[in-house]
Amino acid sequence: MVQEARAIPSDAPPPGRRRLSRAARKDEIVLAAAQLFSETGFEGSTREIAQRAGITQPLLYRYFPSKVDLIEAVYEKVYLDRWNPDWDAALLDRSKPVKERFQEFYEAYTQTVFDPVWLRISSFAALRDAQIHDWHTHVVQEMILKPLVRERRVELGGTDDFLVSKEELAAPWLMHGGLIDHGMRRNVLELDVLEDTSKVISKALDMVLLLTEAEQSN
Amino acid sequence: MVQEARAIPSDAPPPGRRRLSRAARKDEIVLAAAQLFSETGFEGSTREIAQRAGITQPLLYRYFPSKVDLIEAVYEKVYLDRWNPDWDAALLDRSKPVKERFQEFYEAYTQTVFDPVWLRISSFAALRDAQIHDWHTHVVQEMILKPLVRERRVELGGTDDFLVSKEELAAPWLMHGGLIDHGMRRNVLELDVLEDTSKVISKALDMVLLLTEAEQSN
DNA sequence: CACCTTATTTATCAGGCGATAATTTGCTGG
DNA sequence: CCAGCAAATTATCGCCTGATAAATAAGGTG
Repeated sequence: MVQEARAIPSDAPPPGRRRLSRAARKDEIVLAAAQLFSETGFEGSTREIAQRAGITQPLLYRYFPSKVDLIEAVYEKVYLDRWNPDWDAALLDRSKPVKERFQEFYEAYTQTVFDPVWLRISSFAALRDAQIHDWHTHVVQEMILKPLVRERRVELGGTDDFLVSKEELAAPWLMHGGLIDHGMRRNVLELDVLEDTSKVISKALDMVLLLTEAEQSN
Repeated sequence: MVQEARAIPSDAPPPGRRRLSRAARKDEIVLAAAQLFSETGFEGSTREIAQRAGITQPLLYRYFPSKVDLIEAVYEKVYLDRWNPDWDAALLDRSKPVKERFQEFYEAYTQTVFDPVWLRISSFAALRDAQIHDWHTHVVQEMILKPLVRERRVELGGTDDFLVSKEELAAPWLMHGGLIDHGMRRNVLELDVLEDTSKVISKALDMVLLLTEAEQSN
């Protein structure tokens, strides 16, 4: 690739020749890195990232002391800020049945998360860094699955002041894992058209809710 | 077990200094590669593979013309030969209820597949090579999930001579994906002890069977 | 308009990578 | 027992990688 007169990158962001603010440049780098890493894994080269960001490779090192630091910035970009704070309250709004609440939640959640970049990067991250996988698992369990168990208990006439056991989490985890896996088949691989996400979410929730109901009848 | 003084690798196979048969050496290389790749992904170096196999790196190229060929050999090793041919018939044995049949199957299947090397390599492979992911998805669907749908239909009084629709596959896919995800949490990450696999399989199957029953009542 | 800060580029390094050629050495058949 | 085939090693290449140091130029401030 011989360098021509000038313009090579020219994208949606100002094809900007030079001199951005520190924050803006940093953002562009992380964005480019996230996209590359989602395609190739974290072995994607700093030169390729720089090219996609429309800068030269050494400039990366003015913003991130090492590639590992850049990877961690990508972790943050991808994992954090994807949780809408309103969701916490919405999951506990007992004016609606559990099914409706979690249906609405999962429709919003999957809209955020069923995105090739998120799905692939979080897979790569989980394989690469057990600590990240551990943390993410914990977050999902505390923020989504335990509320689901408790709210369902209340709906079935129980109380919510008990700890949630591992046994009770098994079915919600199967559902959640199944949904993410569905997202992978749907978006990452663009496989033969599956049915629309709403219906799948509905089935996923029904499976859990039916099981809790059946287990209570024992 | 230890052979002579020279031992450096010293493993189950003869720590053998040199001169193995072509097939034996090839096997050792693929084994070492599979183990390394399961840890690092397919970027693991040929030098590291060679070291683990107790040979020098150029020798690799007497057995595999390129690294890509080695990777494909690892694919085969990991994916193929993990399917027990008896399973096909067992899934169709109508002398047992569907629950019992698929419970037994999934206990055997997960025993094969809930293994860090298999789980991690198949994740890496799916991320790296959409074609492999596609193929594997197709195999699971044809060999496990469609039989499940048909056999359950028969059990509920229907016939098995209809094509299986995508809608009918949604719940089985959720279950299967959830189970694999469970295996990842259990074996790859050695997370806080989850309940034993049999119980999780039982719940997973119950979820699907309850849902099909409930849907029939509509 | 000139100055000075600093974002950005050019040039470069040492190490690791996949791959190849030439050489050595173990084993088996005559 | 030795001849020769093939398994295995040594030596090496060119390329790409992450990272650093020095040179350049953009753009706000006075």
